[in-house]
Amino acid sequence: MDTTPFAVAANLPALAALVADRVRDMIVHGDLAPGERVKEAELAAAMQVSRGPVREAIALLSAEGLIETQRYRGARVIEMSARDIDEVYSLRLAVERLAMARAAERMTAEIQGAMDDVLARMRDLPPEAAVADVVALDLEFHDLVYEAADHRRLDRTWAPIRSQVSVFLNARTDKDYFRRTSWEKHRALRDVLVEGGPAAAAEAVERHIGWALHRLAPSHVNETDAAPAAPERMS
Amino acid sequence: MDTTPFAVAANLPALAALVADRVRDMIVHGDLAPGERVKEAELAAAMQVSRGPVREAIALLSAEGLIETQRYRGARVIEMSARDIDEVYSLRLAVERLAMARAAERMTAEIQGAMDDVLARMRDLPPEAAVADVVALDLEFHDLVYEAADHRRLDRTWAPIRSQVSVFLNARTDKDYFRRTSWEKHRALRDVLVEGGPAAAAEAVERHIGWALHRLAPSHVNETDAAPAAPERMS
DNA sequence: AGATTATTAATTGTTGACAATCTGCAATCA
DNA sequence: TGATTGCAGATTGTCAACAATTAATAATCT
Repeated sequence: MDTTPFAVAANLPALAALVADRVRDMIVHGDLAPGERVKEAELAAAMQVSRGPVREAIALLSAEGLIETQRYRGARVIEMSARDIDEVYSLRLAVERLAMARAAERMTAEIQGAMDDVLARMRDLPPEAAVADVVALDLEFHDLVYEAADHRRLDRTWAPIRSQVSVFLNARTDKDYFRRTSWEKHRALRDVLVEGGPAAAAEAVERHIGWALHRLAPSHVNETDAAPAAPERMS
Repeated sequence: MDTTPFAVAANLPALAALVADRVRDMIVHGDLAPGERVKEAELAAAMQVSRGPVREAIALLSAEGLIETQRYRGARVIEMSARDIDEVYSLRLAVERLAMARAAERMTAEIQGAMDDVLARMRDLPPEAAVADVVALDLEFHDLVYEAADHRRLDRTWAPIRSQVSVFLNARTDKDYFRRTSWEKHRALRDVLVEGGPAAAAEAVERHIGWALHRLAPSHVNETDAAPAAPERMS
């Protein structure tokens, strides 16, 4: 779970991308606590690099929504309220509907094989597996959906959602239920992609994200002050 | 149409934000042609600023999808193919469905008044109005939808879509039909937001974006090699 | 004492110089 | 002649020093 290779920092200069990946890992794995300040000089010293690349890395992570910056006041790791969870998941639902619909129209044997591989690894996860392993497989599956969708702007929209979802999932640790059910939940997605059409796929993702959200915040998501109602409903 | 104040470069350092805004305007208004190289030193000299802020501005515009960068090869203004148009509009549809659904649940008198103001200005646009003016009002209306939606991550998702749509609209110049019809099209959106529910609003945006897309690329959007089918269909 | 205004330390914003890499052209060799 | 290699110019990547701003503390005044 250490060298998780989810480097979404492509097309940045080399050092900035490296710094961004390491800091992202630190945030996702909780080594940097929510609210904690992220100082340029500190990071630069820790990673044996000057402040230039560190600044670019911070800008990227800020665009990814993992840290917040204020002029002359530095950056700090984001703190996720119930409202933030609602925002991330409502946006994810809207975006992943499109991803699933397109993926259903563009499935290839290669993607299907990769999905089956991920599903097999989910099923065979030993009970003592760490949360990070379960999360990694979960995200790996959804990455394949976006890959199948073949939509560059959709990928770039997915990146920040993915990072923030990653933070949630690694923080909450109701891992037992999660581990046992995620295999069958994701297999249902694979099936609808292979056998169903775009409309069925869009409807399936609605159920899936709803399940994921409920799993995450079973109690207090619907009692938020700022985000009361279900974000989107139709059928 | 010169000092169009659509500065989406918040929370960047001061100089970087200024440079980003100016370069964005140059791209949107066609002063920087698609495919044209964007050199750091050149911009820095033109704007009497060092390369540091220019680099940050370029990074932002790259995240916004207006320019593409390659390591050690610099940046160039993006060229929009039919596939790109399809990507932008399919993504916009997915995102704006959420925006409209939420806006329908959260309309305030203030937002409604602002919308009516924009609509009045659309209706009263003189025939000799420039394309940029029509486009500015169009975007101003949709900005209000996102404001009503009250969803920070949705705003950040809208920013790059908005920029790229802006490029399209200012380039294509079938302005007469556009100018005459945009008022009533947007008034229909306002009406459904005020009178309808989230489901009706989501359905209305589907029609609206479909209309916008057809207006933009009446012929060749559906004959693309890489993006053949309608991205999402349900009802 | 309480509030208001200097002062200072810490941190970010900006700059110009230097290093690494790419592109195009010319010289060389089969 | 044609391809390959080496060189020069241009451009981006990185760095360390300097300037601007903020936040916290101490000093001052009423």
